[in-house]
Amino acid sequence: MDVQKIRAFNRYYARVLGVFDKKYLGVDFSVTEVRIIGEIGRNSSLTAKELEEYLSVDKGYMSRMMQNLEKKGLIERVKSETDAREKHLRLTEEGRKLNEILEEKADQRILRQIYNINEEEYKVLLGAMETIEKIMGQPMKEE
Amino acid sequence: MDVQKIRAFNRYYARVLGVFDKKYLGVDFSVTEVRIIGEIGRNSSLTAKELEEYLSVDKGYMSRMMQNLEKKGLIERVKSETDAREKHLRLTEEGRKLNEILEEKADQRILRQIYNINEEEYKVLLGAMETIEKIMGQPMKEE
DNA sequence: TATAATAGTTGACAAAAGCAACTATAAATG
DNA sequence: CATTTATAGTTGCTTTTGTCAACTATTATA
Repeated sequence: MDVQKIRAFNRYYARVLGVFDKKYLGVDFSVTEVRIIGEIGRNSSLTAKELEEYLSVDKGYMSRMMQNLEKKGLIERVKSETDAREKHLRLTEEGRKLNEILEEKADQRILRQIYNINEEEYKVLLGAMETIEKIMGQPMKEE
Repeated sequence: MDVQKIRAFNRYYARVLGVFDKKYLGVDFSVTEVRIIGEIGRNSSLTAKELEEYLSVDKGYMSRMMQNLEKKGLIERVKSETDAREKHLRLTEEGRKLNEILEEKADQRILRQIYNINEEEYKVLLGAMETIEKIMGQPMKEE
């Protein structure tokens, strides 16, 4: 099976995402922080551990980012009742507001990327995305 | 037009690529260096400027990476005949060898990701990728 | 109960990236 | 053609991001 075309697509999409990534316009949060905020916003009661694995980030680094986001008043960490080692993460009110703004920006960005496609193409595009996710399956764990 | 599904796919594919990215197994080059080597391998006579734009990398940083790769004997930079400001980049023999190894690793990685799909699914997957690229078009330039 | 595993923290450090000022060439403009 | 402006690349300096290993507290396992 020849993977060259998949490789080419990966390069292409890395660029698409790369452009989305850089310049989270006027917001002084790193790409990873933004992803973290997004994930917590989407799934309250995540733990740092889960985020580490999900985003493949070192746990030391993750720990510090958590402290940072907490200090900035964007998230809070509540010790789990069932396991005192872990802390559940959730957005504060301020965090939620920020998250909404970020979401809005991300949406706008995509709309600009696809501003000239029509309804039909849009449907086809979504279909293609679903197809890829279904066939490729879960991202592999490292090694 | 609701972009939530596109956003979800972007998150998904970011993870797919993220995993592919990290751990360029046993090779002591950064993700960006690997991308650079790949691009030069694919397109001889690129200039640093073009690479900067293509990969959205700071030119100072790019300059240093070039020096590094040159020092490691992987690329050479030849002053353009038509414009003495720019230098064309190409892989040395050693660079080509490295590139082959990296390509091979990347291929293997993908094969492992899709090891259990059949010919039919494979075709559908490629079709979906082409579709996305065709409909989404070129990655936007920043701002 | 003793041993091992797990979630998270911390310190020390290294790698990656960004910014601004600079050099040299080339292009544009009067 | 002389002067201004733009461009490719370099360099010094700084910040951000990420890694690694050792550590604490808690939970699971033998």
